[in-house]
Amino acid sequence: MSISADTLRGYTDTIILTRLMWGDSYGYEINRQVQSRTGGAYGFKEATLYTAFRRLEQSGLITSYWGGDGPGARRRYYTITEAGKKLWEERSREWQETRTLLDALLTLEVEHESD
Amino acid sequence: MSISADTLRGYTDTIILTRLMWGDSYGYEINRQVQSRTGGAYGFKEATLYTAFRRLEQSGLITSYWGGDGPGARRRYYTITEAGKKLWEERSREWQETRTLLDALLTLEVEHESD
DNA sequence: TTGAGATACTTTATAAAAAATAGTATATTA
DNA sequence: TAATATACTATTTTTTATAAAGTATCTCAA
Repeated sequence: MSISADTLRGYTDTIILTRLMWGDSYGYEINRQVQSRTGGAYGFKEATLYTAFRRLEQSGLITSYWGGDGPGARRRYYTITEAGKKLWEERSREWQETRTLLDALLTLEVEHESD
Repeated sequence: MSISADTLRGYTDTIILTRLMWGDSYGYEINRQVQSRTGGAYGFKEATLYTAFRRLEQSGLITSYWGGDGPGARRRYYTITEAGKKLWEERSREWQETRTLLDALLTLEVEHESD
């Protein structure tokens, strides 16, 4: 993992919600998708992932059920709730804004507007 | 402040270092610059700002001195060190990478490459 | 058949960053 | 002279992420 988690801090929940916007999934799979989407540059630590699930479930943003008879051990699947979808929309918009702000705050270029 | 600090979490130090890449400055001024650069959308909480200064100074990334006889109370000025400049370069590069990753992780669009 | 490795989740304790809260102190200005 | 802006400090709490250690299942090669 070439990216330190500190730079993604605060986005764990939103990343998980994004995956669940695609449909139900479980921890291990979500993490594989994250790794695949980042070309292996990022993946969650297990504790990070599963504590995030609990946080999200306690907040009513996701629900869960045991299921799936694929290979390996038993899986806990997660479903995003309506509240979760709403929060995802919000966070998604916020990310766009944050990106613009950080671009402005982390650059050495001079502003064109008057200071 | 229309942006929640959680979305900028982890960037406090880099934002401060960016300001100090321009030259010595002090807390209150840096915060005013941040507010001005973000069109008022973001500003540090005092405690966040000053604990960041201590953290940065203890890590040898900045140094400080009392000075300045402008209006208001006495000011503690900060200077970025060589180590600080080096870290800024690194963090700056990392932000570019993180931005790309988060764009990939927070979108609902399908990948064009094979999964 | 056995043992290594991948899959899959849990629990407990710790660390770090940010914020809440409260306080000290100076300069300006109405 | 009281309010407001400027400017910094210290203490405590909350949240997020992680380290570390553990449980359990399935596959596959030797």
